[in-house]
Amino acid sequence: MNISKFAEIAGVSKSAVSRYFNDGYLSQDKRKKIEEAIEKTGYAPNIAARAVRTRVTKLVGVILPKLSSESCSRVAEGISEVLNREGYKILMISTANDAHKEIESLELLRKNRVDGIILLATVFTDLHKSVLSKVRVPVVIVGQYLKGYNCVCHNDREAAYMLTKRMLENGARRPGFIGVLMEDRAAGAARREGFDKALQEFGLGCDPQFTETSRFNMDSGYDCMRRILSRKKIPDAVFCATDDIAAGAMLCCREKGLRIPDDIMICGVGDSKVARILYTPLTTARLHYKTAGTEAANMLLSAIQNGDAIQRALQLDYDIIERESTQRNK
Amino acid sequence: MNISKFAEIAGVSKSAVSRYFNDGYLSQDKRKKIEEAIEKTGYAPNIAARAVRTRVTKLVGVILPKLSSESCSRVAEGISEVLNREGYKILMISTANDAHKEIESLELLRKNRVDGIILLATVFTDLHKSVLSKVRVPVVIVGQYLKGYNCVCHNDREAAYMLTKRMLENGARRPGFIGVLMEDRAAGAARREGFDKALQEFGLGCDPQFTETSRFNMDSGYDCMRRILSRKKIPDAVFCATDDIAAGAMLCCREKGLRIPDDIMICGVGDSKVARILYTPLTTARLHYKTAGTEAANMLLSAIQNGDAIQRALQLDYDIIERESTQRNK
DNA sequence: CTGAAAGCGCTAACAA
DNA sequence: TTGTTAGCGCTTTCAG
Repeated sequence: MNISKFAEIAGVSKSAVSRYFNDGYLSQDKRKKIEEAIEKTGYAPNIAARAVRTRVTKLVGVILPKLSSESCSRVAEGISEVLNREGYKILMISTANDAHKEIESLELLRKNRVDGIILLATVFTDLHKSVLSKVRVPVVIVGQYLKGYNCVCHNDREAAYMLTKRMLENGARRPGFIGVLMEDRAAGAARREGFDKALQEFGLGCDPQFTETSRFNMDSGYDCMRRILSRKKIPDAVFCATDDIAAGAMLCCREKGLRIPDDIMICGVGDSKVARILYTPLTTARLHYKTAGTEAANMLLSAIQNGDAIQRALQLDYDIIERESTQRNK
Repeated sequence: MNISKFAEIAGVSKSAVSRYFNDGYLSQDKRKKIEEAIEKTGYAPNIAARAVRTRVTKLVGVILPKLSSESCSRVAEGISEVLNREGYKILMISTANDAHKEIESLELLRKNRVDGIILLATVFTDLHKSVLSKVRVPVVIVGQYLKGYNCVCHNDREAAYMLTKRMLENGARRPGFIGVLMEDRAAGAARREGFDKALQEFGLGCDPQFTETSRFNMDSGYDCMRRILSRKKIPDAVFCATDDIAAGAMLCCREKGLRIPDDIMICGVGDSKVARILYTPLTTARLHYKTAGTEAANMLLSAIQNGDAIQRALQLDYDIIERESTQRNK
């Protein structure tokens, strides 16, 4: 069933049908005829054909490293809420943290003539930048700052600074750090900077023995903590770059018989579900993931609809959630 | 840039270009010319135009109740892995558990001429069935069984039965139940049936005072448990329909000073991340969400590619993960 | 192996 | 307001 056959059935012209579906001028008479014919045939216009003609796909590409990560899926939820409400569809691509797949996905979205792209990436290589620069549609980057692009990000540095400061104020003197790759400017480098800044203010340094680099999951956090605890000296507080890492670290401490926060304080970042219900409730920084998603979507829509040429970077505030895991009786 | 202009630049015919991108006959000479021109211009064919012509979109619609739920996002991850590998794109729609939006989404997917649909729904109304019956492309339903459709589901009934039985074997005699809507045939009704069957075998009944209906989140689980504990008699074991509900219930017990499992046993379903790291590690049934996703995707692809007319229902096995929360010293 | 030409289903300019 | 008509960018016969 196409528009011609349908028009014939409805007893009107193709143009009338097209106008019906696109808010054009139309008499009540024809409008009724068309509605009846829809009822009878179930006709719905072919969106792909419309896209060819209008060069508008009403499609937005969303690239993210992992669908089944709490932070990513919360961002995605926010994006979806706004975009679907505004009549946009989402082409969702999960890259499994594979930089190569990110590049491929960008290409794929280009072929599909999406109206815009939202990119959640962890690490930007030169290749990323080069491919991005060739993309001709609006782009919004979530979770990272990249000069020259619309960005929505968190205040990673300050959140990490405040959390670390809190642990030091509560009496920690041998701070440790389980971070992620420094190539990840936000979750890696910025959080480390915040951590270091707090240490500096207290005239402390971080013993290399107390530092490990983790991946974004509990098991890896567990392993890192195990390595740290296997050494001669052990820290009395550990900043973990994410809540999942902190959960793994905590699990390990518990197994080794270390009391939290008395023997060792632990904090995370993200205020995920696990933070609240951990064996020892976890001190963390609430980052507004879902809001990041809605803001990114709004930013993209405004760029698509108004052809905004000027790029903007939005930084969302955080909240420190202090729970048991850092509240030592001084 | 379109195929004509590109063909001109490359110095070949439109047909040659089309063949290049569709594995047709082509001399090495032309192939080289085209590759050079791609290098120079960055040309990529317009997928929408191709879709109009071929009536194949290589698009699969995925409808799910909530992106930011661990179980859903794990299913989605599995779906995405298979579909993207096979060159299909995913149109993802999150319906926020709104039945009306589910119906709308089905319509939207039809307009977009997707090649197939994967549907994660919790409750099937008659309207669902009626709209589904009008869909002309292959459909796979995940997490629920619906006669006449391809389904991938879990053995909810037996998992619930085994979990409950375990609690009774461990000495529980006043079993309680925090479930979800019975309209949800899988997570609601089937899990209740399994629970009841175990009780029956032990010659026990479930006191109505020990029963509550929750929503799919921690806070609701917390509230349900609070209501149960506010009554005259309280249970000595509670089956919770999901891990999140169990986490909330446990939080409540902890606040009331009830010891788990000594005063009250608790179990959940899903083997989510929280189960492992809860204050008292949670006994639960592992349901293979990601596998459900990959299997559903494979089933859909086979239906799309082979035009399989015969529908099939795949039931995935479960594993009981017994942790502290039900291991009472008898 | 190749190119010309027809046509996929739709929209939009134009003339009525 | 309306219908006619010319494409949008692509694939696919068909005749060479």
